[in-house]
Formats: sequence, C-alpha cells, structure tokens
Amino acid sequence: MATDHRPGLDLEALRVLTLVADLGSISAAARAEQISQPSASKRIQVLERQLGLELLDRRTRGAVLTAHGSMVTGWCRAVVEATDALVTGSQALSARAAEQLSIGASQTIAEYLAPSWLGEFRRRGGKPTVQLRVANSQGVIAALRAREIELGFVETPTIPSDLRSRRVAVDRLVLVVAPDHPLARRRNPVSRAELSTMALASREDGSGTRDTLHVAMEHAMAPAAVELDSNAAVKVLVSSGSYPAVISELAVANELRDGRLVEVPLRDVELSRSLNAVWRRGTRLGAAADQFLLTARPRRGRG
Amino acid sequence: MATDHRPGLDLEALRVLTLVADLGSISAAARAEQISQPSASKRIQVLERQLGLELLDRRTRGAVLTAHGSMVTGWCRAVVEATDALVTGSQALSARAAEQLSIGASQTIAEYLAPSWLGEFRRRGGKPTVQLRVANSQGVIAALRAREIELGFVETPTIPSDLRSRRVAVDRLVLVVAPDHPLARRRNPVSRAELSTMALASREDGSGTRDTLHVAMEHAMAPAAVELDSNAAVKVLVSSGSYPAVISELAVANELRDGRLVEVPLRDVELSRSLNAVWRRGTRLGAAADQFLLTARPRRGRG
DNA sequence: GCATAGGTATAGCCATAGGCTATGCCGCTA
DNA sequence: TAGCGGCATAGCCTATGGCTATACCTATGC
Repeated sequence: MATDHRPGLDLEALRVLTLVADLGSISAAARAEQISQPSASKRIQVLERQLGLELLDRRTRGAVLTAHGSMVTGWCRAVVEATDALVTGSQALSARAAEQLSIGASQTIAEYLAPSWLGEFRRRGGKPTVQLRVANSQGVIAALRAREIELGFVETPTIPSDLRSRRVAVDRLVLVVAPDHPLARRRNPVSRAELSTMALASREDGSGTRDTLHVAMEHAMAPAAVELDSNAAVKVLVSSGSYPAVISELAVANELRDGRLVEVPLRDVELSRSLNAVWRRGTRLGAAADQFLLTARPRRGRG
Repeated sequence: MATDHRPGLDLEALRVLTLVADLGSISAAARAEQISQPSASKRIQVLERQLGLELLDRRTRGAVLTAHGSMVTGWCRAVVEATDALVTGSQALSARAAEQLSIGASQTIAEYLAPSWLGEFRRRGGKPTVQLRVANSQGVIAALRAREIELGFVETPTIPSDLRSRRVAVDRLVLVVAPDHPLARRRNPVSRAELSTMALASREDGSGTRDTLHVAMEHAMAPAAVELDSNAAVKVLVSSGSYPAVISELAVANELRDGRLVEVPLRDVELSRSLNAVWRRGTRLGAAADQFLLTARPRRGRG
C-alpha cells in the first residue's frame, strides 16, 4: 500500500482469531492456516491495535480469549461464515461444465441457501465439484429438461408432472415496510382485500416470489408500483420508506431481526411455500446428486 | 506479502463492489471510498480474477452488474454487514469512559443485537460515542445502580422494582440438536417432563439463558451434562452430536436456516422471553439514551 | 534444581500488493 | 467534430506482511 489511510481489516486475521479461539494457541492456529507462528502472532497484534482491544491473554501454555476477545470472536465468526458462503457460492458459479455434478436454482434459493448447502456438502466429504446455475424457476425446469443440469431447486408452487420433486425447505413470504412507514404501527392484521389494493414494490414478472404471491391472491392484485429484478433492490426501496413489499422471509431475516424493516402481519392470506428439489421423472439420481439432496434436506421443528 | 500463497480476499474490494452496484460506476465508488479510480478498478479486477467470474459489464457510461455479479454482490453485502457489526461492536467495547453515553448489555443481546443497534443509532445521526459494557444480567443491573451505565439491556425474566423497563425485543429459547441426533427425527413435540430428564449442554450458572430455562421449568431440571460459558461453545458441542441444548433463537438462527442444527419442537414449555431495556427509576433518560432506546424499539409482526 | 519443551514476541530481511499520477482509449452527447 | 465521462494500463514507490533466527518465559520432568 502507498500512503497510510484508515484501518482496512484483514479477513485472514479474523480467521486466525477464530482458530486461536478454537485451538487454544496462536501456534496451533498458525499451523492450521499454514503460516508461520510469527505471522499469526503479528496478525493478531495488528487486529488488536486496529480494534483498540486486547483480545488474547497470552499465557505460557497458550492463549485464551479475554472477555472482549470472546465478543469479538463471535462477530468474527459471522464474517468468516459470510466469506465462506461468498467463496463457495462463487466457486460453484465459476465451475466449468464437464464437471461432475450440475445443479440449478432459482434466485432466492441460490442466494440464501445454496452456499450453505455447498459448504455442507463439501464438509461431509462430497467429492465432485458442483456447478451452480442460477435462473428463475421456469429456467431451472427448462435446463432440467434439456439435461443441462441433473438437479434443480425451485420456488414455484406448481411443478410440471414430468418432474419428480421433494420438499427441501419451507419459506414464507412476508409483508414488510420501513420502520417509519404508517403500516409499521399497525396492530391488527392486514386483510387480503386490503393487500390486493396496495401499490407494492415487486419483483419482476416470472420470478418465483411474484408467482407465489399472485397465486395466493388468486391474481386479484393491484398493479405493482415498481418492478425490480433483485431482492436487494426491493429491500433498498422498501427501506427508503416509499412502498411496502411482499418478499421472502429468507431475504429479510437480518433486517427484521435488527429492525431495519418491520413485518406487517397478514390475516387472510397463506404465503407459506415449499422450496422443492426437482429432477427428471424416471431418471435415477447419481450418487453425488443423491448426496447433495440429502444435504439440503428439510429442517424440522416449527418450519 | 512475501511468497505468494492462496487468494486471501480483500474486504475493501468487497465493499467497493457493493458501492459499484449501488452507484453505477467504478469512479463513483472510488470517490465514495476516498481512493483513486485506478485503485478501485484494480481491486475489482483482482476480485474477479480470484473468484474466476466476470462481475461487471463495463459500459462507456458506467458499469453494471452481470448476472454472476449480482449474486456475488448479494453475498458481499452479507460480509460487509457482518464486518460493520464487528467494527461498530468493537468500537463500542473500546470506547473509553468519560464518553457521552454508556450502556450495558447481557451476553446474548450484546453479541447479536447491540452491533445492529449501534450502527442504526449512528446512521440516524446519533452523535455521541456509545460505550458498551458486557456482563450477565445481574452485572448489568449492578452497573446501573452504581451509575456506571445509563441504560441497560437484560434477558432476565425478573426485573427489580427500583428499575424501570421497556420491552425492546422478543426472544425464544429453542431446543436444538445436531441433524444426525435421534431427536432430530422426532415428529411429536417433546414434553416438559421429558425435557426435564435430558442431559443438556448448558450455559454457565448466572447466564440469562440458563435462568430463563430454569424459571420456565420451575427448577425441575436434570443437572447439566456440560457447562460452557459461551453460546459459540454450546453450538460447537451440539453440532458434534453429543448433546441437545436449549439456547436463544438469536444465537442459532443461521444454523437452523441452513440445517447445521435442527430445532426440536416443545409442547408443555413456554420459552419465549422479553428482552428489556432497563434504567433507574426516577431518572430522566438523557437525550442520547432516549434516542438509543428508540432505535432499539421492538419489532412488530409475529414477534 | 536444572534442563527441556512448548508457547510467544522481536529483529531484520525481502518480495510484492496495492496506492497514486499520468496517460490512452472508447463511445456517448452536445 | 470536439469534448467529456468512464475505464484500463503503465510506471513508480512505499510499507505491509511473509519468513527465519533468536530471545524470553514458565510449566514439567528427571
């Protein structure tokens, strides 16, 4: 780097910290990361200086987290996990065809679930490189029929009869608004009739999210106020306070948790939906596909 | 760096990418990040090479995301957000006293909610530096009485009468197990009687999580199989498949979403709890504290 | 007790990642 | 057709961050 400028955290340092927490010593973390002990030591030092906190209590027998270090490590783990999702997701996107296992997924699934599945698949010893193709639900089905992919994941409520399917997760669309939107104060649930008249920020035509909403509303919907082609764009617009939106719970989980968006309860409308794995009827899934499907199995509980 | 070694993603590069997505051009992103245009350009190039993906379509009038770029940007945002949480959280921990606003929070709240609140507080124009102290619920109450902090956040179900309180969020403890644990197959809910006999991985004595569980169970509990002093440690142990645990939903939201942990439904037991802001009765909250409290207001909806 | 082992920090050396300025190219737009 | 806004390349330069060698510190073992 040239002139100084502000901190600029180092991802590797964060990873090293989590390893120290797990393994109990800087040396062990260094070995795990394939770097020398002094490098690891320095990285932690730099991190401590950048954050202005003592993270480790250096003992003679190793290093243990301080109280502050324990908090910071927790936050580091979140960063490291998000980074791993980025890397595994990107790898799956860039994997050239002629690889072993090729899957397809619709937008929301690909963005919020696929990286976890890919990571878990590897962690469980899945050998083949997985190639991920992203399309809308119709696109996934088309790719399946064209035998370009072996396994697909779709959000659509309607699955053609030439495909077999299995539920792998449950999702729910929710009505969300900005915290300062009038609807955020709303105590009694919004009825279907009311929802049908709202001018919403909506995903583009052909998206699974929009499909699901329209089917649930039996196509009685006011035209969308704005159409946007990504969940992120919808979220930004909603945050600005202009419009409400109906969007997958997966896409707004973080925002709902910390209050950047607010969920408005609904009364008359059932917006739960299954996320399904789909494959060609009559085909026997390969071992890899089978294992992948197992990895993406549905969660239990209140789902 | 010395010899090469593998990629090593650059956090700044990820942030630049999200800015490009938001602002529509590399130049604009560079200006926003206070770096030169060539630097930003190069960072994106390096990122593209590392991920093996074309992220941007360079037009003459700016740059727009490719389909792959759109996915990657979504994942980048998650990393950037987690990083911001790390930074704001650390700043609040390191802020030296004699600062303007001093708050305290119990573990789970400090780890999973406080960083968001701090960020939101700043974003809304909150001027003062906030100092965050972490303790268990009793410690927070003690600090409040000792006037070391102005505002506290606790998980305890019981709040002393010399304090005023306001609910700021709702949390729920959940029974979780590893996906391959026998209980994960369980269809019918677990009863209180059954839960009371289980050998659980538990948080340490004095933690709000443990308090809540014991109160809900009216102290009819088998002794803990293992006691651990952080949510992270509990999660690791549960993941290994050895024991079930009862833990805050906030702490396991990600793991439940992607199936690394599985929630087991409960029947007889009510493990919802309010997370409360607390302050000294009779004291008028300062303007800053008041604004902070407003930021941490409860979310609506099915909460 | 003293030596050993395992842990950590420091010193010193070097390669390079990554910053900046200057410049060239391209395609809109006036 | 000139100009402008946006992107990439070239060339220079600094300091980041890697490595080895070494010193220090404290349990533990003989």
